[in-house]
Amino acid sequence: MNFTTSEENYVKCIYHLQQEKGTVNTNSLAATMQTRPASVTDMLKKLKTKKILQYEPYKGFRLTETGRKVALGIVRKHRLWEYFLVDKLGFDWDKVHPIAEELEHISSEELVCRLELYLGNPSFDPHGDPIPDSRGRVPLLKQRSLSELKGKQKATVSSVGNQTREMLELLKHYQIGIGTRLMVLRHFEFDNSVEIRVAKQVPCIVSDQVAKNVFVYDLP
Amino acid sequence: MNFTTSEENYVKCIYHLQQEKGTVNTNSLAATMQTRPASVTDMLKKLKTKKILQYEPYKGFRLTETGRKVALGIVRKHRLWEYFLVDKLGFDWDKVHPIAEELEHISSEELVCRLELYLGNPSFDPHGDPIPDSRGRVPLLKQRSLSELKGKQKATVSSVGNQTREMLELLKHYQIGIGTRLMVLRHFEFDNSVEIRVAKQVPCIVSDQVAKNVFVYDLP
DNA sequence: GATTATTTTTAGATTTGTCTAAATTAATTT
DNA sequence: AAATTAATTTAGACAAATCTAAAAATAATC
Repeated sequence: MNFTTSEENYVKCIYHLQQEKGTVNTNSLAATMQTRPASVTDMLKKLKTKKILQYEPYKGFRLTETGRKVALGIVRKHRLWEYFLVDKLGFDWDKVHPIAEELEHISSEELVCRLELYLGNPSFDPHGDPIPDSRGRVPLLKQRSLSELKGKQKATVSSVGNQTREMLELLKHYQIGIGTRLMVLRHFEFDNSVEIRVAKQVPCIVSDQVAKNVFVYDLP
Repeated sequence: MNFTTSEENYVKCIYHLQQEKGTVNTNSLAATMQTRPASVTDMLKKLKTKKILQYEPYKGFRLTETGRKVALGIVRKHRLWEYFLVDKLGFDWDKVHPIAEELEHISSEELVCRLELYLGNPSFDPHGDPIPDSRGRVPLLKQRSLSELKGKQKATVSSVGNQTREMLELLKHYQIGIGTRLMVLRHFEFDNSVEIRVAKQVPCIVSDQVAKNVFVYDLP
């Protein structure tokens, strides 16, 4: 089955909203897609005839199992390309999203397959989001935020919660990136800030807000 | 100025026809674009208003200087991506064209720039076609076909004239690729076939038709 | 439970890129 | 030069993806 770029964008967006908010409706989809509810309805009908969406007028909608696989395929391509842009081309990780939005619609299956191999089968993209494999399985890890860790615990950064530009700039300043090894030294109860040692550098202190948004998993 | 994928494809096609045949007309453009003359006329008008084409109804058309630059930008992206697909992802050079047809429309200037650097600023794509630089300059080399070379002359393969699937398969068999060093040993007048030594292997004989389509330049 | 407000859908229009069929212009032959 | 042929353009239509404005269904409130 072939899909247009527009159809793919809708499917991907529905998938993400389902993940994040649990539920999706016409208005919220229109808002995140930067379009009008009427346009959404038109597309919903199209996706229904293509059997990637369960949809009854006024009764709501959700992706079918096929639809979920389509969405995961696009997410997979998006994240592999982001990994490529950062790891191979040296882009800053806060600059790659719009480019990956274009690259994710390149259709060749063999391309994705070879790209994945070339990148060394990464499990997480540069923002720490999991990369679905070719069969649509998403790597799951018990991730905890930095603020949940006890003192002296070592961990590896796996993802970042609030991916705003500012947050990314802050993390760049602390030299914290995906895959970075760090150790929690102590918590300050006064403001819930956390003292950490990043790699083998001088210890530094990050605010509670930052700590809550840095997710880690235990070694390695 | 922004262009749609369709507009870019027309501009690229006009550029190539101008190069190869010297002149372009509505029918030939329709034929190579696999569309109808009427559709071509519609697009010509659009390209005229965007000032990338000189066009007067019934009087013919040609790219403006701006149009030529747009075309070269697309050709540049196409060939850099082909180089990437072969050199980094290990694709066979006769498989990459359709994928590069999609990748060439990815818009980011910085992406092209970084990709070029990452690939080591190549001058020729895997088919031996020259890669325009960021200022739209096309590398020019005195290229001669294998059949023009005298005996004992050494040369490096720079491009392939007739890039059909069959030709590429033949060349794969002889282990001739872009950049391959070879030496001409002798010509057989009977059928104009040419005996060559590829790299340091056992000499082999290629037909006149093949020799005419393999272009080389002198050392290195 | 009736009334208002919100959400969603329909109806009809628009833009882009394409098409067919007919008309027009240019080129070629006789 | 007139007639024929070929190339090109116009006119009008269509599908995809969007829009606005109005109608219909559902949810919330009194």
